[in-house]
Amino acid sequence: MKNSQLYKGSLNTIIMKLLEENGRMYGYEITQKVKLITKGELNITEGALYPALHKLEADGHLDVEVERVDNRMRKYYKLTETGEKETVNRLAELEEFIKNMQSLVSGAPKTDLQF
Amino acid sequence: MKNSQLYKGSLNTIIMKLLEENGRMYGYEITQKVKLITKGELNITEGALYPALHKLEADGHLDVEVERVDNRMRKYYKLTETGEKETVNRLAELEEFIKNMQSLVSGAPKTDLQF
DNA sequence: CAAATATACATAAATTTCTTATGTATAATA
DNA sequence: TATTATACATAAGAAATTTATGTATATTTG
Repeated sequence: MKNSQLYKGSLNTIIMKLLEENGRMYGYEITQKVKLITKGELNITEGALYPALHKLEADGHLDVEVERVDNRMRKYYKLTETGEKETVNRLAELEEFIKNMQSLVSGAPKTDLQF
Repeated sequence: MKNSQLYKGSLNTIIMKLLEENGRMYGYEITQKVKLITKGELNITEGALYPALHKLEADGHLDVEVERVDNRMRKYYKLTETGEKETVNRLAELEEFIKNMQSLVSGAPKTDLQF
């Protein structure tokens, strides 16, 4: 993807969440969806997306179905059962991450262990 | 740092924000502060921190002052003027990033260009 | 209708960022 | 006195991404 490096490390979570939400999607569709949702701010590059999809598949998190639409190839991906469980974990991690980042930038260090 | 890869790419922003807030800090202090704020969830490793500080300094975002406290060396870092401006940008990017990630995971794609 | 853009996949080289593993040194604690 | 805490540093390797290509078909535009 292309933008501030903050997005580094979030690609897999994004892919899995979109698949969880939409049932099945193909690569190009994912890039367009993300562009829409982020109003053009996040553009997933092919060089990042396809290897990520292949790895998620290799790890058993995704299943693939190849189809030909309008004489063009599409590879539809959907979450496996394992992938669904993993998605739940990743989304929980994302929530924690966001909370922590908000704590860090809101200058709210308090609420510490006090004896 | 050590955790879900979501934190990848956020180290510089964290460092700069903490320096903006605290005036000046030394490396070890930063690791402890982050640990406290995130309640132990985010542990910045030395192998990530020190190279990051050196790079920020090389890029003109940080100034260093070496001091000896209790017979131990400390390298205090503070933002340069350039660094302060850059920090504003990075924090804005972080806010956008968080918003975008929330849009992505909250399943709220709507509000698109409609003609 | 030719050229450019959009759709749709893929991979390889280089870069960036971080982890893991060390290393040095002093102070405090068990 | 051995371990843990404080405080710095760097180097090798891994992982994720960027950048640059490549192939192929469909659609739009000048």
